[in-house]
Amino acid sequence: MPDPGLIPPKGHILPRTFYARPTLTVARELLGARLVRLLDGQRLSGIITETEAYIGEEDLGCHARAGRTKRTAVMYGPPGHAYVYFTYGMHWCLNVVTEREGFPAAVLIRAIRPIEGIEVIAARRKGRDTDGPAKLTQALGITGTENGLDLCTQASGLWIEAGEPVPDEAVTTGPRVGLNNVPEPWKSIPWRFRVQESAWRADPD
DNA sequence: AGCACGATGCTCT
DNA sequence: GAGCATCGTGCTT
Repeated sequence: MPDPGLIPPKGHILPRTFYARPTLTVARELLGARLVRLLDGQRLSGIITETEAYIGEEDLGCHARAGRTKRTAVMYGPPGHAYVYFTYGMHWCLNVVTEREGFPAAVLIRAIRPIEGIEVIAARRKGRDTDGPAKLTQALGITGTENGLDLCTQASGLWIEAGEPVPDEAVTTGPRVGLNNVPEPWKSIPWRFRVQESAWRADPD
């Protein structure tokens, strides 16, 4: 088994300055980027094809609507870190913290298209897809252990690399998913970003 | 292809 | 105690 520290990143690791910007910008630009997970010394990765923005305590769809709690503490921290939360009694979801320290905001990664470690991902998913926030964390072995990790260093075993930009024509927006009891305008505000895979496909490697 | 439902336990009121 | 940023199954069209 190779020393994980000796495996060079294939692409450019997105720096903290990428995340330290408006959350909607980050959510849009994460489309087409490559989410990389080092698991048992092996690179697993996928192209990000769906994201959602959660922005501040005013956003009643955001976990930070209740203010700073044990769960939301990471969102109040510096940008470029992983916010991983547990939900529905069995699922983990991965977010990346955005904006500035002290302001709670994050982007939920909702779907990836597997690129590296296809066999491992297929086995972990029992052949099912990776087009859901809890599906991709299961595929990549991401749980509460990864909460708070710095995504700007390879040492975390979890990071995001720059990818091929996705043109606007291939991106659709819409309301965020699953906010059934959230009041307007937050319930319907179009902070969900999706790649139409029929309209765009990145060159894998 | 679409909808209804149960699983399962943490978080905050 | 209620609700949850979900998923997979099974049943209906």
